[in-house]
Amino acid sequence: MEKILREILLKAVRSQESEVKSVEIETPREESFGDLSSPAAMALAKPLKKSPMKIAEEIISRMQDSGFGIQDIFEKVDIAGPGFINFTFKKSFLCGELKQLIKQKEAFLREDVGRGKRVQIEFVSANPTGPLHLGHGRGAALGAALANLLYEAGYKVEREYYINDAGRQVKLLGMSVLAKYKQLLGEDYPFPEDGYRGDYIEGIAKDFKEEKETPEPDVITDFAYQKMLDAIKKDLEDFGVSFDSWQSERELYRKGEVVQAIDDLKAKDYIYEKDGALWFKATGFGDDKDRVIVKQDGEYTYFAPDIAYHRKKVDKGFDEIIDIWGADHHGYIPRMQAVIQALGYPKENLKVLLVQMVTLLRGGKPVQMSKRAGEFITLREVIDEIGEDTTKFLFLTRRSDSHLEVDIEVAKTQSAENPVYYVQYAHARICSIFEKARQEAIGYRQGVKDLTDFNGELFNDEEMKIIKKLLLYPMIFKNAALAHEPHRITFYLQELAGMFHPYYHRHKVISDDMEITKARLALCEAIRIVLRHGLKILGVKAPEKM
RNA sequence: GCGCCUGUAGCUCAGUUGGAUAGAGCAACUGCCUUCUAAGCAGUGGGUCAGGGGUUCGAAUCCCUUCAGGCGCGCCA
Repeated sequence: MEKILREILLKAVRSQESEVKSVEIETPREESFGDLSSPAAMALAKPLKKSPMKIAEEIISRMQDSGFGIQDIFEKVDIAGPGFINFTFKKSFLCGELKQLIKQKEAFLREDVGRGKRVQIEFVSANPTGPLHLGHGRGAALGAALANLLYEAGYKVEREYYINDAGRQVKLLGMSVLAKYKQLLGEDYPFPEDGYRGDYIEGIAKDFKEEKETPEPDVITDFAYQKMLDAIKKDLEDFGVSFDSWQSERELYRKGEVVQAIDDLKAKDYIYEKDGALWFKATGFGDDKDRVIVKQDGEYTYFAPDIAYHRKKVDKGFDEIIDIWGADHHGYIPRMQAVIQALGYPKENLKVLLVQMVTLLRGGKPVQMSKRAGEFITLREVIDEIGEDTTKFLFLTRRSDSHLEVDIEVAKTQSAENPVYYVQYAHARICSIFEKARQEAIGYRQGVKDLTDFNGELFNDEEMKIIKKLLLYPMIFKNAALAHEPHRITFYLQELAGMFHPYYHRHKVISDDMEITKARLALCEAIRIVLRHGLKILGVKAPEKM
């Protein structure tokens, strides 16, 4: 319903002020103000040098002549407060929309804002040197939900995981496992100073021993990181998060892409030598300082393969590249965007979404997260304790750039009261209504044709409110996609469930009155369609029974 | 010192990109299962939107400033 209003309003406004690009539409705080509302007249007051009230009147009168047949759409259009235009829709129009929703299902809910644009989302990308911890889980939940959201919004989405399998950290993992392995054989072998000390190191060392590989550093390093990567993949799989592409850092080296990328920048004169090192002129693109690519000792910095990696992303022809990083890497953004620009693209092509820190508590006490010290709360531990759906919901009921505090003990005790069940329960309840309807052989079961066959005049006020809420979903969905904010869907679903449960409690859907039953079944079906779609985006199951 | 993020109910967080009288969940208390699922429903209480100044028709939202917390500022990854 927002879509049609937007068309009508935009046309009316443009006929008055042709340069207007868009109009704002919002849901009024106060129900009595109408179903949707626009502050457009107030926004235009200044440029047009007229009073908002006058502009609002003109907009309304232009709407009458717009040829949209607005008398069939709106019950009421009025001006209120400092110049809001408030719109109240006709019941018959809303019921028509409801029928469309039921008929078209998800197609009715989506809006194609992506128009086939290709977007790559890179997320998690944790070093394969230890199990995923809860912070990675947050990135995983966000990345997966964002990918679903953009996919539903008409983008072609690729999900990628970047594997840091070439650097010092992986070697350190290998050395740690090697030391453990030697110790298992009873040898007195020194553990690397900064080595990884988690229990999993010993597990890998034991596996290595059993599989009787030759204990050479390279062999053991590869063995260890492969094991670790497998474990990460398993964690992600159990979290219900999947990837389309796994980009290995080593492969970038092996295929010579690192050298190529640097040569590229050299050719464009963005590389220079100083103090025996090779530098990238990041300051030319707004970064604070220039950045070293090759160190004095001839080794590449971490930045070098990252340049190659992002060049590769750009070369793949994505219209938009999204990196999801932990907020502790925020200082890295200007330098990466400098690279994008040096390669000849606008820096907007790379969007970095920062996921803020997850502070972990156990019974009120902060848990120091350190992979090397081996103390941290793993994603797996949390999934095992409270379930993947609850864990995802935990992350997706927050904006990604807000700091998040998770007390693992509290999370466990509260998981039974988690809002995720509230939403899922609404879905399950509707399913059992339909199950009962099926058992009582109510005629809806022939399918869609029958479900849209209802008399909308039978809906009471409470039902109309729910219908309006349902018809708002496409707007919420669209805005969530544009803002890259899946959490908006989460909150909407809670609100919708919060309307359904009381309704369910007050009214029997299936009754002796066949006409009312048909109308209510239609309403339930529509709610179910929306709940399913929203939950699908969040990556949360929509169970039929609970 | 510089930069980024955050500060909203006891706790955890939303707040439609500047809109109308500030919103949920949890926690607390009181009721409700012979019904399509009580993982539910009905009700009660709870606020200096960190403080101060500014911008304008209008600010939790934008700007300045102070305070508090977190995170960065390597030829580490």
